[in-house]
Amino acid sequence: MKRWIDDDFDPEKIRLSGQCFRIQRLDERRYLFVTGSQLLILNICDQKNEALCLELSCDAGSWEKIWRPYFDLDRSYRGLRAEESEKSPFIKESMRLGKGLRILRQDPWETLVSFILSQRKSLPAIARCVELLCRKFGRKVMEIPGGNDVYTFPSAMELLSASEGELAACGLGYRLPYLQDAARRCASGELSLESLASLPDRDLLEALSQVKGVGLKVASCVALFAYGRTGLAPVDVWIGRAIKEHFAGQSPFPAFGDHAGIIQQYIFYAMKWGRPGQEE
DNA sequence: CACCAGGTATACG
DNA sequence: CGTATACATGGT
Repeated sequence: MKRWIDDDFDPEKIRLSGQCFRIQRLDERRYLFVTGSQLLILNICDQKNEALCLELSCDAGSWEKIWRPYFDLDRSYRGLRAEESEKSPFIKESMRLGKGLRILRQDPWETLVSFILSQRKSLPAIARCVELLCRKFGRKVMEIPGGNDVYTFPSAMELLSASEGELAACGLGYRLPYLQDAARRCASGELSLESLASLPDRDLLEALSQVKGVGLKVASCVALFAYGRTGLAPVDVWIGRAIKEHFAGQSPFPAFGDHAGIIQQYIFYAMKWGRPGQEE
């Protein structure tokens, strides 16, 4: 199946954007995405002017129901760049560098666990950790002759019933009890990630913060990358550095209202990849 | 081999 | 409120 997209869309930048740790680059034009038990192989097969043609492994139904929301395709990132880039030269440059980024709408459980694990870890270390969890405790969804088959992200129940030794072997470090607390709350029903979707930002952050190991930054990442709360801008070391170096220590995000989280993503990408010496 | 990584909990003033 | 420190492990 093929679909044309007439907006910013760069799977390589999305892969490197630090919001999802399971995107695979298969070759120059083909990427593999996984969410829940769904899997998508995306191939950039044509390009005219500013529009891209994507060849997709899914059918029309799951494209509309799953992947269109996943890629936030009903929002114009091109329009957003035009609208917001004049507010600051640094943001304008960040948006130029990050053109093609999108905020993904990911599965809340996978996002919560991934960002619990993310604290004081590099992007490759997080990806490794997540991949080990999937391989050990997830279900296989696709065979790949090369060796690295694709697995689902394990459910709360699947992680709860795993032994401590096997979990520890995934490189969780001191985050192991944090993951166990999250799994216990979600598996027992004490915390229903699905029902949090109806809460306002403030209550959503508070509910997520009940989980041990979840502070404001991790809660904000889950709110932004799983619940689409684009008004929230997570502040990590890179964003903190940007605020200090480019905004005289004062957060620029209040000026961007409901776009703050998206602006934050462009800045994160620019800080991490925008200058030489940051290859990974 | 130092140093850092998409931070948080805890213990202090 | 604010600041200081420990925390496990992997990548560079």
